[in-house]
Amino acid sequence: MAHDVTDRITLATTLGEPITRRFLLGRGRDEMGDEEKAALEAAVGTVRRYPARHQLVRAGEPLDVSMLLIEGYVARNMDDREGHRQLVSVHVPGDFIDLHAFPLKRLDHDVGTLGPVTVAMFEHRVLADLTASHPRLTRHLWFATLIDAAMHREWIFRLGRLGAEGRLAHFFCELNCRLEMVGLASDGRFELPLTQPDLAEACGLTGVHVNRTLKALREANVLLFRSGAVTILDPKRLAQIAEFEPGYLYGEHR
Amino acid sequence: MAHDVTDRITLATTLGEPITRRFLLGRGRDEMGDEEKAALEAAVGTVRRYPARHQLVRAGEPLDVSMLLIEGYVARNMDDREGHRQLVSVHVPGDFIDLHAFPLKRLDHDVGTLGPVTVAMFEHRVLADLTASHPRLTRHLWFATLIDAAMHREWIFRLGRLGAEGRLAHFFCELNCRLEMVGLASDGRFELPLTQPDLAEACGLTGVHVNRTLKALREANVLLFRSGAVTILDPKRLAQIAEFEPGYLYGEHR
DNA sequence: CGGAGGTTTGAGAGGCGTCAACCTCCGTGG
DNA sequence: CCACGGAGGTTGACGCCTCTCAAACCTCCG
Repeated sequence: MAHDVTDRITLATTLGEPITRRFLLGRGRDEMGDEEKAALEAAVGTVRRYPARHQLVRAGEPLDVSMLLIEGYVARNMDDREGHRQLVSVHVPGDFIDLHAFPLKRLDHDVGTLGPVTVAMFEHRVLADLTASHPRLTRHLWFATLIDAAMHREWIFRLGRLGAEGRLAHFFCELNCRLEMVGLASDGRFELPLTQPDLAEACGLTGVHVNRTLKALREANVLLFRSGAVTILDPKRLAQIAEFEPGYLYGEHR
Repeated sequence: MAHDVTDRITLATTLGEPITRRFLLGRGRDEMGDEEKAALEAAVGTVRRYPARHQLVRAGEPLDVSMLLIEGYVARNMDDREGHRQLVSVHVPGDFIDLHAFPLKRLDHDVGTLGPVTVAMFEHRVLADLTASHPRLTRHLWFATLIDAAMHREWIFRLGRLGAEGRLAHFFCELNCRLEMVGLASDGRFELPLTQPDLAEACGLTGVHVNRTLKALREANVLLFRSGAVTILDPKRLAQIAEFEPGYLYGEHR
């Protein structure tokens, strides 16, 4: 039901640039050997598009493929007993979305698109060959999943120790940083196809309270959030409210 | 200051059993080849003891060694600007504590002991050799760090969607499960050298409120927490309060 | 015996959730 | 062209959960 393949469009991989380009930006990955880069690019399978609000992976189902996000936004989420959703991760272009499915073989959470997306598929069979012959590349892939874990930890901190303003501010700081790394944010401006209820699900709040908190940030001339776009007016103050320190993103070379 | 090595006791590795025994319990690791198991055991460096409340790793410092927890409890934590602490992870015997430091080379958080512990050191130089020659073993180690990430996600869910009772209940459910896997809990009873303020730091609450909530759980005949020991009186009800489903621990073979 | 850290309990305040109403925007169909 | 409906945004009233501050007590250990 609503989960067939009719909405998938297989693209010719003629985008004029490597599929793995954004993945290779920052975090020392540019220093990978040419042979390794080529091997990774060669491991790309089909490239697909999905519409907004489309479920990509269901918790528990056996997986033999992992996805690299090329364009758009994806979220991972878990639901409580009454169906209230908690986002545990948001992905931006250049991220491996579910690379952890390669060792794990099934996920403990759902994965779905936010806006429309383009993803590249990596078959686990191919990844197994690749990692068997390229131990250093394996460490790079491992590293990528560890960045996710580092972001998870920061989200724990955020939910455990910050109030509503801090949580939202931190969320925007993180996204701004990550999008800057892949050239999709500059000057504190970036696109973000989220609704206020989505933000609430990311920050452990209710939609109503997110609305009030955004209003406070807006009236303090700190941040604007409107119609799918974010404008950071006062980066310093935002970072201070968020208690944000970007070290956990491992943006500079290790 | 209080961070020298005089309190380290290097043990002869003559405990009568493999250092990696508990690590190999459950999660399909028993199905590793004998050669792989032997190679992992051979990678063990020195074995050390540390007292309670001892800082093992400081955020940001360069690391060339990772630790396997043999005995005792260890926590990973981050502090906010005013010094309020948030635990992001608790480790039980058999866990690699900071294996992620192998690819990452530095951590984004602190690591410290709760009670007294025994740990085995794995030098990254040795792990590099090991993983270069054993791609399947690499995937097992990678897998181990992904379980940590899965637990992080569950903590995010817990903090984002559960109230004080649910958070504490979930914390105890998880620990009970994990300790059972390594033979350190049975019948809902296990040791846990935590104070109520520690629990507060794990659950995003204050010590005072943890106290009240534990009282409620006690008076409902659900759970006892006293002097470093936990007794689960009503496992079913506890799991229900916690909305606990242990799938994310990947306890059965994948 | 004295002190420190942990536990327990109370009183009051505040942040956030819940419920509800109304608005705008936009796609759909008559 | 307009009526309609649904989703999201905005605002108000009210209540509860959790925090803060404070004090008493308890236990362990030096």
